[in-house]
Amino acid sequence: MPQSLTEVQRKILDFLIEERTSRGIVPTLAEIAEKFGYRNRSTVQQHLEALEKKGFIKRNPRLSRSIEIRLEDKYFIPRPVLGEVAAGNPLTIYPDAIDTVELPSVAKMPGDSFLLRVKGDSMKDAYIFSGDFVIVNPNLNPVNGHFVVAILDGAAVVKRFYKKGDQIELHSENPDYAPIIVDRKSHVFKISGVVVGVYRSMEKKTL
Amino acid sequence: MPQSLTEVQRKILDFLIEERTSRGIVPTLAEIAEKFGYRNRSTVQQHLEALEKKGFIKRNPRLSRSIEIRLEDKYFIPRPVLGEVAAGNPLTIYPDAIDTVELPSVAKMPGDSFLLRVKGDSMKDAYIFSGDFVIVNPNLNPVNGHFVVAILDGAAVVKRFYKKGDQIELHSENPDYAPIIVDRKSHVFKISGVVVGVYRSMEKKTL
DNA sequence: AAAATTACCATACAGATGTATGGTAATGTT
DNA sequence: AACATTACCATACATCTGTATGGTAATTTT
Repeated sequence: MPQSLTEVQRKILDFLIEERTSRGIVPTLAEIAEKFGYRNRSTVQQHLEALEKKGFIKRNPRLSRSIEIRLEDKYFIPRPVLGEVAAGNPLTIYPDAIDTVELPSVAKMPGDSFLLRVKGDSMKDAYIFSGDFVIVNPNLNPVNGHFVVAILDGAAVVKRFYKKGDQIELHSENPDYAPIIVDRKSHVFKISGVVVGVYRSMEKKTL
Repeated sequence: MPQSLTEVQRKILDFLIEERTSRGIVPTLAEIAEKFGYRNRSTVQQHLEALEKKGFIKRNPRLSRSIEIRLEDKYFIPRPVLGEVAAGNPLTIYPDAIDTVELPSVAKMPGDSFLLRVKGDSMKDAYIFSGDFVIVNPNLNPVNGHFVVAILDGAAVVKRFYKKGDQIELHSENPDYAPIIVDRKSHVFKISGVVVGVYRSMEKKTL
């Protein structure tokens, strides 16, 4: 039962996870202090004590960079979820990460990649099913035929990307849905990133 | 262009990856030395120098636990591949890890989990397709309905597991293949582990 | 109003850590 | 036969690292 974190504690925990994801190593107290502008390591020390008491991390006495992130005992790490995606009928997407939900830590990703849980069966012809997670890299330029996550009217959709001159076509796999055609410079839509992978957990469901 | 590693260097690199995967932190020189029975850290030091010169890792001067594993720049880490699996018609499986291939580091796994690349379409009814990777945890006890990897006559297959009394039934998803029924104590087969996830890379193929 | 919590600073210290340097032995290569 | 590579050991050292202890100030809870 994860207790609630204070603002500072959550930021430090996020930093730990981020560093471990992007650099592969957990920062030292000194590095955390530097990151947050603390003049002293003992400030960090006390935040870490709080995080440990609340069960989010485990510290190993006298070992450097030995902070273990406890959320991973279940093979999960918290990652920002931007919302759920439907391929056909857009669902609501939240403007910012609404919550830090436990999601599978899938593949090695750039620190700012994110996961989206797919809802609905409109991607089934692309072998992506309801409940699957798509891994989205926001730093790639989409190529024709790639699956992208697009924000349309504040809702996120997964579509196949095609650029034709000044127009961008977003195709569904399911032929029941007509392609969406928008101007490249349109402000009503935005490509959030390219789908680089799909992950499906089999641990619970029998399918 | 990764240069070849010596036996010891490869073992140390594997250890680095394993520790990072299972503990979340890279070991110190002292820990590596202890693991391999070295009486001195400088032995490790020199192996790490070799690994760095060959481009497999990057060391950050004077920072503890700061070894970065360079293979991950491409979001890949080497993992032993035991072979390819077919769900219907068993393929050859290699008795030991035949190679250390660059495979996506998928999900957080126990250090001894492994990946198998699925071949053939006999699992398609379970939404697992040719080219997908199944993530296998060898330390779980299969429950009825779970997908398991079984070794039958030296070949690996992915099947759905059902225990009925003293018999174990291995069902294919594809009804064209008849279930395999074996005695629980049979020596001709062995359950290698439980499929805990499926990963599919989307980066290259347009599908 | 008193007490607890949160957020920060400073100083001190033992021991862990990476690194430098020099050496031995076995094996393979030219 | 000379050289290079691999694999290991030992000693030494600056400094990084986690930890202990004590203190101030602001905010929240009781």
